[in-house]
Amino acid sequence: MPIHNADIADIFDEIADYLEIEGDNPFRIRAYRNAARTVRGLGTELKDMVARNEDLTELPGIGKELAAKIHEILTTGTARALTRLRRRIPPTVVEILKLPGLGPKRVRTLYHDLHILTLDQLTQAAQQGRIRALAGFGARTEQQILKAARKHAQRRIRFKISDAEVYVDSLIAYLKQVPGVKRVAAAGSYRRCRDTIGDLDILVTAAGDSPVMVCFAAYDEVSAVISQGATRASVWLRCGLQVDLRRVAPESFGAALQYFTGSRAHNIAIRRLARQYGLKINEYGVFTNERRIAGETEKSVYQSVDLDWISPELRENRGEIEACRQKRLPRLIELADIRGDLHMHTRASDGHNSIEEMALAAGKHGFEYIAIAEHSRHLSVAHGLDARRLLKQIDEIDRLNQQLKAVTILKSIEVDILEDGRLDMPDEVLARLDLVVASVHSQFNMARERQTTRILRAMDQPYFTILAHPSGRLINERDAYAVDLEKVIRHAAARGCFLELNANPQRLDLTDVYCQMAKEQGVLVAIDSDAHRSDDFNNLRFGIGQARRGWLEKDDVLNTRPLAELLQLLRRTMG
DNA sequence: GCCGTTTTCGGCCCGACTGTTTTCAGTCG
Repeated sequence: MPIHNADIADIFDEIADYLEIEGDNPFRIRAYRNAARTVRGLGTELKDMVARNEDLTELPGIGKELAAKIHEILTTGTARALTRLRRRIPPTVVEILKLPGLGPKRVRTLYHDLHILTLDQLTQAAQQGRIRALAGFGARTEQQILKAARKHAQRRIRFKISDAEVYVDSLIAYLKQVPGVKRVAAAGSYRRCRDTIGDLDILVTAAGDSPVMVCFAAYDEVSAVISQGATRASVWLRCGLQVDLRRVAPESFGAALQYFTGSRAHNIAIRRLARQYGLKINEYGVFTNERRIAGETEKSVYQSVDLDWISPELRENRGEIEACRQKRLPRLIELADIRGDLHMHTRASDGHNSIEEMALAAGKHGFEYIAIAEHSRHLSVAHGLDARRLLKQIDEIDRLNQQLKAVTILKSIEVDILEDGRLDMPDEVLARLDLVVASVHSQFNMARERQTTRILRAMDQPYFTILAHPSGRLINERDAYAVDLEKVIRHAAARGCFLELNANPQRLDLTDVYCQMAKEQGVLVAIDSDAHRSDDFNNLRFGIGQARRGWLEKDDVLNTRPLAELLQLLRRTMG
């Protein structure tokens, strides 16, 4: 069984969980957590690095010991250290650690004093009132544990960024009209444009007598108040989203925004840097001894450690600090750089508008060109086109291009990649198109090797321009199929074709790390809406967010090119 | 367990809130 980075990271995290319960050295525990984070964020598979004989101790947070453990996991599938720990403490105990409000100390007490091994036993003990008798526990803690256990049973999933946006916008609008409130800003992973949001961090500045904390707790979408103080409050919204509100002084706004935007890894790196300058950075500002020297703006915080302001999307400690130091931060792509959209559907397959309606809507978005890319016959549920219907559509587009002047309609298709890597349309028909978008819509469960080979074969077909939604994931619904995307990207570089970043917020596929890899390999990325109705062009902004997280600049993106240049690039992939 | 122009030992980010405490530990982000 191939071991992926996520598997290794999970093992390190699990070891850290056990060590916490055992009360091990906290810095040793942190070392495992740091390593897990490093491994999870790597763009390259560790097994490939090992195969290439690369030195794993070069990776941040990976020393001799952990490098050896990675080797062990890659060879045996597990770590003896973990097996030993599992023998000492039942794995179900670790599950209890995941409950909010229960940290290692309490879990250990529950385990030792009440012999609680499982969530069920925990719930039972709480119901029987046995927990309140423990030292350091009380009746309220017992109730909270009961609540947390019930909530855990329902298991909340992360919110797609597009879903979170709805709740964020209305909450911010509400907070802005609270008397005395001056500034309101969303921070956290939302501001960093992550594809999904775990919980939401909001910052406010307000006049001294502003009732903002009280009003926040009284917001009518709030289902429960978790905690509430003078400067910090946490609530659950009815939709299941947890929101943390922080109130900060105006002179600390930048420092707080920087702090709560994260990521955690980025902040740790920035603070470590600050220590080298003899400075202390916290959410209130930048301090030398007790004196504040910066913090009103984010820019001032970064300046205090000789850095330029870094875009939130880059703040993942994936090289942005080093790049900033060397004055080679990317000039990130913006929505206005997009000149057209190369993947959309009409009523001919499973879309809701006509070609003309899509073209007119595209004109309103300021696009120079669009490509109509219907499904092919194999995807019968979407009423996919066969050769005859596609040829008819080609004629229709020719006619429309005579009439419409503002937007050029390109002829394309989203052709299915068949099980053996052939495309679901004869070459002589594909040859008549401006570009060919191809994608996998079947056989998601193929083994990784086979799936990868299938896609590489498809890319080698004479007419192949863009690989659409390369991993096939549907956020919160369907995992990505097993595929070696690193290989796919290298193959795209060699073949001279392109990869799509599908901007549909349910897909956001390619993900950030692979966008960055594509850029490094010189593979242009097409940021497309995959619109099924004309409103869907609005989704492009989510794709831009993801592209920015992947360090993409205007020149790294195919559809920022003017039409003439685009056509030249497309022609090279066709025949 | 990692790391190092302060380098092989001794640090490692740090403040707010809660509950159970009478001065603070545990948890969280």
